[in-house]
Amino acid sequence: MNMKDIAARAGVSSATVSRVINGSPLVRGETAERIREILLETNFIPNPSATTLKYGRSKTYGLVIPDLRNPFFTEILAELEDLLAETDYELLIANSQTSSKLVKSVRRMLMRQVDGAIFMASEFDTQAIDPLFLHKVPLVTVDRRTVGAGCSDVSIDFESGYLNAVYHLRELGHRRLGYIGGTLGLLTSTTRLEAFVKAVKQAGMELHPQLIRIGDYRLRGGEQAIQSLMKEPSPPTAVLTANDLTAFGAIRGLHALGCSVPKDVSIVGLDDVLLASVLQPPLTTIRIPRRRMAEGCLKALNHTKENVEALGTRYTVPTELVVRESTARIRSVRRPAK
Amino acid sequence: MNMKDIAARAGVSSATVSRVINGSPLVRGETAERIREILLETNFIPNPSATTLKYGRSKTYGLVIPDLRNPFFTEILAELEDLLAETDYELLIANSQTSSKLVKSVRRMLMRQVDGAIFMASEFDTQAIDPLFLHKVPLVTVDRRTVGAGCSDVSIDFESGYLNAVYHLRELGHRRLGYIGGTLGLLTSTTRLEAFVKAVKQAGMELHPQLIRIGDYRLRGGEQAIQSLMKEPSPPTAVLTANDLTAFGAIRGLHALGCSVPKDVSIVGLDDVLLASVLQPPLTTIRIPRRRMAEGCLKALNHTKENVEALGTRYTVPTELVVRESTARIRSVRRPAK
DNA sequence: CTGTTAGCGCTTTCAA
DNA sequence: TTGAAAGCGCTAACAG
Repeated sequence: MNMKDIAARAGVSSATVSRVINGSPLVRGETAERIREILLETNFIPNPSATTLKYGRSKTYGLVIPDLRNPFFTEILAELEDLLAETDYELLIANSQTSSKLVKSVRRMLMRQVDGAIFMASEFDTQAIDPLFLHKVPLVTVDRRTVGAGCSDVSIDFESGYLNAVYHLRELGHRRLGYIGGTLGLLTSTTRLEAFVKAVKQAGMELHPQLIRIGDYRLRGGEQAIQSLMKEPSPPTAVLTANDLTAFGAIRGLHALGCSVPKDVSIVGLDDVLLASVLQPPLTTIRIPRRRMAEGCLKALNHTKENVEALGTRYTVPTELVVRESTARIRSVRRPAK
Repeated sequence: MNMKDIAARAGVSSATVSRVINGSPLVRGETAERIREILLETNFIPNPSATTLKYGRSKTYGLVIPDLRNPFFTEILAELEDLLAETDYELLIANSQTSSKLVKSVRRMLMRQVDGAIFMASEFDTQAIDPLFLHKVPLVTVDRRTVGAGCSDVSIDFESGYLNAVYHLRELGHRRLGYIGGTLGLLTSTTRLEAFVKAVKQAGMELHPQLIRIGDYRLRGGEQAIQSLMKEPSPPTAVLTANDLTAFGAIRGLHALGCSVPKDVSIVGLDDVLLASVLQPPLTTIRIPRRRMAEGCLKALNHTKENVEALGTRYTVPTELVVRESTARIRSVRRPAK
């Protein structure tokens, strides 16, 4: 069943049917009505691959995610799916754990003629996405903190989040703050670390560089980092992390060491993944508003689609401290007798 | 850049280029080699929408998931992405929380000419997927436990998992087992419940119908159900659940009630989601092998694609008890003095 | 072994 | 206000 069939039934040409479907005003109301009825009766399903072939518009956006097993990213995926489902747009999902997978994914996106692409990883070499620039595909990066022609960015304001977290810990009496960061070589890892450092200074606290470790945004990294941190001659009493999975890993590591959270060590996550509130103890974390991120990405894509030569937009989403139970007042320290 | 351009450069016709790309043996080795070189040099990217238009094959599978925020499903999504990335197949993802979303998703799949569809929800009214049958789209359902022409099924063997879990609890001294099931009206909920009941009987234990509650496969349901269970005059000492999220919810609910897991109540999950090992206590749960499920789905789809009229296949994946720390020996009960 | 050609379904320009 | 027709890129049937 195609437009020609519908046209035949309605006694018009397929051009008229196309006009009705696309809401063109150039059709007599009566004719349009008759066609619409037939469309409903026959349950007509248009074939967008014809349009894709003719005009290169696919009504598909690419979505590059660094780790499909990280709930933060799939929660964003869920938001995007939600926002797009109404509009007949589809997502082409690519898990880009490795550089070679990323290269292949870019190719897949070009093949499928995506109308835009969202990059949730800043780790890509510019090289990998170059082909997309070349083919004038509108882009949005997340937290790459730079825009270009046809390339927008949605950044996360880590600073306010970490600052509130540091204030919160200071009030609880903590003075030795540790930090477990993300993979080296990713811009967002540096950004997060710098936001933490800035927050510590702004709160007028002492920065302890020996209490900073590198993680991998996953459980394992957090677990290993915390075990290394706790071996320090004087370990931190509270640890901030680069994301929730790292925090979960740290908590697991602490338990393995026989330490209790938050009695012995306070932990602060970042993301506020759904399960953060379920952990025992429920995780104190810095929330990234996923809905707003998703909306920002789509808005940017829409904006750029109009004019790919134009400079992309820059959009910043705020973060917010969510205090739960993985942070607590510091244990009163035994002072050496005078 | 299209096949004609490549053909021009190679001094051949586009048909020959097409043959080379598709690995036809009907090309002289020398010619093929020359074309392959040009393909590489020019970084040619074929346009599959032409093929889709011509033959209705899209190299896309639909994937219907009931809850994109449930890590179990996104972990399956990750497996599928992994398996498909090599093959230039894409996934069209649909979150089908509501019936109307499901209907729309089926339409989206028909529009995009999917070559097959995987239904991770048994909740659909047959009506909703009827159009897919009509259009002869190969289907795989998960745990619908029935096959038809062009419709395969991948079932999960809950029985062995629950049985092992029940044995495990019996050995720990538990006699009063509770159960928190899934949403009513889903076949898989019934299947899970029946598997639990059968396991209890098979282990020679007493079934306590008043210790059975309905959940919703999500945190909230587990939380509410456990609170209701604990109000029973004699509450369960161990509770099995329909999935991990329910178990997480139950644990959260128990903490809210001031009960400790596993000291006061043992909890058993189902799925073995990535974070199950991170919770405190790490969750004892029945593992569903996600990789095998994903492989089973794709195998079934491939099989049916050859011949849509043929009866679908039936594939069962086993389950496996993973003992962690949310289950423990029952507390010695004070017996009334004689 | 290679080329020619038709046609998939849609949209849009041009003509009426 | 409507219709005719071209053409997007690819593949397979057919002809050579």
